[in-house]
Amino acid sequence: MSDASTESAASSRIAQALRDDILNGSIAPGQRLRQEDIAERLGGSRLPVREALRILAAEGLVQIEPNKGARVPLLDPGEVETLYRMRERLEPLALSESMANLNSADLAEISEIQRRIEQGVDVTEFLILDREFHMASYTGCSDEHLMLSVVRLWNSTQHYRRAFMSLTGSGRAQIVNAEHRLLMEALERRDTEDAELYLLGHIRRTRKELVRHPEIFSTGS
Amino acid sequence: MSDASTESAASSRIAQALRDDILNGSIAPGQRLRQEDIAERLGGSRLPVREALRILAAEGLVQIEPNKGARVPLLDPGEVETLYRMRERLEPLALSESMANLNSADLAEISEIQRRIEQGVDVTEFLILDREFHMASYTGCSDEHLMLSVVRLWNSTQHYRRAFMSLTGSGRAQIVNAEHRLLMEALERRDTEDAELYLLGHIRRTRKELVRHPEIFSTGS
DNA sequence: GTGGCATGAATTGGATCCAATAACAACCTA
DNA sequence: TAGGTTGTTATTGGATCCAATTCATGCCAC
Repeated sequence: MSDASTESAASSRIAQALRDDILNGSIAPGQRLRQEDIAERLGGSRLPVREALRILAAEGLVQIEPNKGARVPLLDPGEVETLYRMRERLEPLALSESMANLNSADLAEISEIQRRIEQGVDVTEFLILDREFHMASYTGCSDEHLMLSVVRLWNSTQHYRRAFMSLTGSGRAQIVNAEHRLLMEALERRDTEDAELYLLGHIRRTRKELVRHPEIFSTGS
Repeated sequence: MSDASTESAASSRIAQALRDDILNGSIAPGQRLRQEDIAERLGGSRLPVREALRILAAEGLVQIEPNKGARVPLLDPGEVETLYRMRERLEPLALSESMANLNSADLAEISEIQRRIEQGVDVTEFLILDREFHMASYTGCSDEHLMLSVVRLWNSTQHYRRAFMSLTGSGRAQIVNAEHRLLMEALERRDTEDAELYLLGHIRRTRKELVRHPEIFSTGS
């Protein structure tokens, strides 16, 4: 997302462009990604495009079938539910690994993000800020494997989060804000146990709400 | 491992060969993987090798640095500990998702694997059978994301499991067998709660033993 | 009219060649 | 003699061309 470094390579640049397009909804689940189209649209030949698709496949953003090309995964309700159950188990771990390393500046940053969430109500903006809020709480976690897994889970479910938000509007905003505030308070108290529990509850409630809205998964096109 | 299907493609074939070499220890952590060497050794040009390395990077078996090539990740004790903590959280979930779909034939298969474990004591054979035992208990879990994550965790820690086993011999075999038997009994009772708990304890105990042997992580070469 | 089959176009997979970047070594200078 | 610098070499990244596979269209037989 905010990986400012151009990474130098063209394949990384293409991967970043595709990643943005997928995460912000410009490319919908189920849509096929033809190598030549991407090469023409983003510049470069098909070769770096192929590498970019492999990179994105590693992040769970596309799936590659041999001789059939790449497409954005189209998930069913059961898959998304399982992804959320994985989040319920992994993110409290990431939070506990992070908490010991969070300084007051980090906590202030988290507070600032939450403050902005409680002001702006735009769906697109909320999706970005909510993600920033949680990721900020994990900044103290230095383990790359764990954080990569967490990012993968957020990436894979991003589209359905947006579909849910677009459907229900910001009706549940108060509940989310309350949960975030409880979490922040536990962070400031340095209470790992409470923080993990609040986070678990936050993700679990979201999962249950998602499951309650199967219309999110109807293929729009 | 037992992915019998040749997958047809050359990149998949090369990936499989490299995967085997890494998992069985022929290629050690920290070792660099030059594209041309691999291409020459396994046949084919450098291009499918590059794709194979991307595939393996997605599985956590190699890490790619831009313009610097690929190498097998060399983990420190803290990273392996976190990977085990991730296992402790994810594998009980995979088991619970699996249990409802396990039929008596699956249970018999698991029993048979455990029977063989209790006979053969060779380190190499144990590593294979132990992995088969746990994977067999997850066969009822149809979720690809979850299973891919579990496989990634096993892959990333495989080398250190082998180093640990080679170091300590099969002294702890009785404990492992007892844990496996408790797990099997819970599976047969269809007691998800107990099964998850036994599995958690099994992984957690292994983690603590690994952490107690930092000499595993000394770079041999 | 429908099902199966063959032929065509479209798309992905692979090989070879060329360019760019990074590691390495020898050299020059202080 | 030590440190920095520059030139060389080895290795990865990218572009173009060709082969193999897949999908769709249309044809023919029944």
